[in-house]
Amino acid sequence: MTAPRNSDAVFAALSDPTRRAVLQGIASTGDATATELASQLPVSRQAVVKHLGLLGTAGLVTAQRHGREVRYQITAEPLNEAVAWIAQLGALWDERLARLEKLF
Amino acid sequence: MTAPRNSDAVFAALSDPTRRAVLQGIASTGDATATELASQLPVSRQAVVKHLGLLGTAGLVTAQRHGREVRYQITAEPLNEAVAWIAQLGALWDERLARLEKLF
DNA sequence: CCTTTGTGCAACCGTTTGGTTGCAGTAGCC
DNA sequence: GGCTACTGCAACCAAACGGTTGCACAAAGG
Repeated sequence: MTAPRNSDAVFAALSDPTRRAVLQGIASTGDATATELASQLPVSRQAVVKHLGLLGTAGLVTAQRHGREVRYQITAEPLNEAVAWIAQLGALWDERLARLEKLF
Repeated sequence: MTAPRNSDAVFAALSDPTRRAVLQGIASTGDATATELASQLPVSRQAVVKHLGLLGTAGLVTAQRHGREVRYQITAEPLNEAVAWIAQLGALWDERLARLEKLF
């Protein structure tokens, strides 16, 4: 259901170091708010908010409002798409390698 | 040996769709030249060359000169770093999940 | 009620990025 | 030698990106 061709978004989301740090921050705590994450990173809260937005549209993170704060959690599934893409590339490549070796 | 902290470069390299297409192009043929790849993609040869340069510094691709043409091949190992990073994130997350579930 | 604390929105800015075009250089081939 | 085909280098451009600052708004707490 969710999305067919968003491995684009996933790779794009993972491409930024700060964004990966944000993900790790959330993962290590279970959940976190933008302000918490920002205090733990060398960037402003607003920057973190933007990153969280991106991570959200990539489906890697979900927001949940508790009173006046918004806690973010990780959704791991989309990561599978990225890994799947890499695996597929590896498969293609290995197949080629195997075919080459058969010639000798 | 090769590299310790270049998972940054790997993720950056994978973040562009055209670049992933280039990788797939090489993988499916075993090896290819920039001109070949460009003819198969909606961008100019120069654009492909740039991408190949990036992929090269990320260690994902190696060049080999044969006379007047340069053929590119894939080096798959750096991909492991990316997958490892993702796996580590998944591990962190799962650990948290498990710890949470223990509370109930 | 008023202060505090945390979020949301928007404008703005410098740098990077993906891409192009143009031209020079070099290896093959007739 | 001279044409052809492929690579290499450089300048240039528009758009996207990561980040900041400033301010308005909403929920807790005294």
